Amino acid sequence: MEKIVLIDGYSIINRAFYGVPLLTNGEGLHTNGVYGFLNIMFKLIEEEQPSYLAVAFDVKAPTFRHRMYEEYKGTRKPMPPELTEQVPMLKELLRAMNICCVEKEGFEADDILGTIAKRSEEEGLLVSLVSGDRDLLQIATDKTTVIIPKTKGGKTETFRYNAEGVFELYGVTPSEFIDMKALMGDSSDNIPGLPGVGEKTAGKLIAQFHSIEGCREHIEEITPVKAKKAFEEHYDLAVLSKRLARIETDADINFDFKQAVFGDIYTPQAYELIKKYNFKSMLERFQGAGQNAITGEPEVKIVEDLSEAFGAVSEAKRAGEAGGFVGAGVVRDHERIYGLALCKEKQQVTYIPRSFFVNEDWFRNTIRDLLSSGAAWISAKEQMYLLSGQDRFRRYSYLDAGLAAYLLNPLQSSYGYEEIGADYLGLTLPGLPELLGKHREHLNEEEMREEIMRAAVLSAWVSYLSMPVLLQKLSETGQETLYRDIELPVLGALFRMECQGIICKKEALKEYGDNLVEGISRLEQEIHQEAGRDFNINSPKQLGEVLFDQMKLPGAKKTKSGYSTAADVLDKLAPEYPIVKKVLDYRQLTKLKSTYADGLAGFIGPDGRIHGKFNQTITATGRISSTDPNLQNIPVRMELGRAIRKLFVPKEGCVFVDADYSQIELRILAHISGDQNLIDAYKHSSDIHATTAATVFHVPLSEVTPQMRRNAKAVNFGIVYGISAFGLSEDLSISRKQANEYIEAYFKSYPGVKNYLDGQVAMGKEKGYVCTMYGRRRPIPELKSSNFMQRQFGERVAMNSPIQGSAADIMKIAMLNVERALEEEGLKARIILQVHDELLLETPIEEVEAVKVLLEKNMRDAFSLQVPLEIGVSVGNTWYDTK
DNA sequence: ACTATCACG
DNA sequence: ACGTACGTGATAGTC
Repeated sequence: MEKIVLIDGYSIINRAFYGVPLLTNGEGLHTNGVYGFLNIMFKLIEEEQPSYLAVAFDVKAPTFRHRMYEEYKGTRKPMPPELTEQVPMLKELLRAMNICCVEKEGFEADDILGTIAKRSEEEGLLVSLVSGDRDLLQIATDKTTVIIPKTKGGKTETFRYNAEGVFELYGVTPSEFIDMKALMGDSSDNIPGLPGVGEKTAGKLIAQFHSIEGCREHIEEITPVKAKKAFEEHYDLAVLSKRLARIETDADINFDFKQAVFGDIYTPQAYELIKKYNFKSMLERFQGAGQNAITGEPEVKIVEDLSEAFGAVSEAKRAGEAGGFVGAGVVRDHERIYGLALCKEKQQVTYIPRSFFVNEDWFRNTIRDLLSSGAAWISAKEQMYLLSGQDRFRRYSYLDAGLAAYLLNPLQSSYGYEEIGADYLGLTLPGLPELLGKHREHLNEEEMREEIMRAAVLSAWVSYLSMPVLLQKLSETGQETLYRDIELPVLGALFRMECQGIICKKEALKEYGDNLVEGISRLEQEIHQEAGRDFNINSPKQLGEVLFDQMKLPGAKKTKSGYSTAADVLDKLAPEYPIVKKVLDYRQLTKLKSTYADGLAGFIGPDGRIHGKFNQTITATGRISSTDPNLQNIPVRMELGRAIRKLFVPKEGCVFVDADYSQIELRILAHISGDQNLIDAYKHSSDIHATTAATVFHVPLSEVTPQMRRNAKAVNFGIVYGISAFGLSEDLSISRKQANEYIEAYFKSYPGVKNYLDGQVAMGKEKGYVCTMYGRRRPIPELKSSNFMQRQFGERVAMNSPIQGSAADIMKIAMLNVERALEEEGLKARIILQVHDELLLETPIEEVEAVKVLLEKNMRDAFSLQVPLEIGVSVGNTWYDTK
């Protein structure tokens, strides 16, 4: 049977808009909605293979349902202008692609879709109706399927409901769904419904009595009482709601199926628009039937014996030796490895199933050889875990497509083959979760192997095909050196840090946690007693009610969902109200217990060490992030928390050597702004905050009071964060006016800084991104936003990112230099932690002096600034003692 | 899944 | 009149 796909235009572009981060083309035109729409549409076309395709739009005109809605508190939020401007763009593009747009004044898209769906069925077609709106479910039949796409994290998943599906989901038929909606109402669609009746009750009643009329007939049997009462008092509301909820299927519209025939969508006109919107990843597919076109999926050649497996691997190695590279992919489920995919041709991938691995050593050696011969992976660090013990600490030669994609746009949430395929090859590929389906139990062993193989194949294929594109773009954006000389080797350094791990004393940690428990339960009791009742102190909601409603404490500040009980609010109340102080203490103790005492314990491995992950493709600025557990936020500011660091210790015969950059960000600011006053301050002063205070407040250095120094320090921080009077005033508890005066005084003293920051904002606005000293880019779409807040945020980001990012660049270089120096000097000391401006090394006692010198030198010389980079080095028998 | 909170730089 | 300092991750509670 032939199929027609009907798309709810506004609903899908709306979904796409919120599902895709703000994108702009070169001219500042917002394009994320259009882009997301196209992605969803391409996915549907591929999945549904339709013969007909049409997109329906509302025309803004008063309609019956709209008029009714005026009478109720309509809550449909208006489209933001960034989205509104994209609707005509989308329509223009659809027309260019010869895709039929249906719009008729006086009808909502729902009614147009309902009507066309019905006529299509009458014509003998299968119907796939695509909308983000669950309302459409009432249209479902055995021939009409409602498809609801969900976009999350850049990926689109589709959910399908035919009549049976609707029944499974709600326990009612599609037409009963109208009655159900009439009872429960829908605030976003402005259907009032019956007061006090929600989804559960409505579903139950309609399943039982099938319609609102049926309910009325059996009004005596209705439970709960609340619903019965609602029926007695507001039945007319239900009748009205039903009228509002019903979608018209016999609307008087003209629709000619001939117009909706799905044909060639890759027209030259569409190509021009795609170019204009800067959808680079889609460009290729619009270039028409060119030789370059990449088809849906590659041919898979499955290795059938050992000699073929050998052959495939040695060919891959040869490719590397000849200056080329292969794409490689492995998929594994925890420990179990299923196979290895290799790609060195446009349309073909070779797959070596596990059964043709000679033995485990052979496989591990193969991975080692691939990592040594420049093979491209989606995430090379993941693959390094396949290496055997002694091989893990070698240096390799590899490419990483995910890392390249991160440099090209660090704002994405993930860099798997799906995203890279979509963004750089214009391919819509299924991810492993999609391949396996949600119910992987339903797959037998062989089917599962098959799907896992496909994921490995796609991974190798995308690695191979995307790498040239990515490298080209890196060079176009001036980031190739950053990629090859910093990011790729840092990947290895991070891997070695992960393998190294850090000892954490398990028993002592347990004891530390146990000691917290006494304090926690004592505080808990005292808080409950002073509040006069038991409640969950960990619940901000309950705590807010107790403090501000019940006890009527002053200074209540509201958040979205009640009172704020954040520390800065409670801090102000603590001196006067003992309970507040206790709450703060309680919070501190429970935080230490749950996140650190209990949390860390779960990560201590059989070797007594914690092997956390250091992630390279998470942050927008180029910093490293740490997870499982986060070793970059172990307490240090408060003594009680800081004590946890006593439990992080070096192995027998070693000590810790810790080195950190002193105020690296401010020094970078001095360097890149070129402000002579700030540079001089760093050249001659030992206390930058005091010097800033003296300069800004026009007093001799000797007369700077501690208060003045504190203020100057806050201003220095503020400058690095992208100064705002509000932020500074909050931080210092001063008036905004006062804060403004500080800022102006600062800029007067350091005009070069002001000039530089303004320049970054201007650069961000003009180019859409800002850069670090090494050319790392941070796009800032927010600068083009129509929302004042967003724009303001964008400006702060433009000021901060080059500073934070340059510091990250320098630290990465330092790590590489330190590792190299350790190797050259034949030292056994190893980097085991990086905390943004700090490195922690496990160092054999006899190497301490050498390592101290080595760290100091290599970190200082990582980059030559116009001001000295100062390094603090310390030695200790625990992490706590390195201070 | 989202929000609030708080640990770090 | 708006309602924010920049960058992260883990946990608990709530929906």
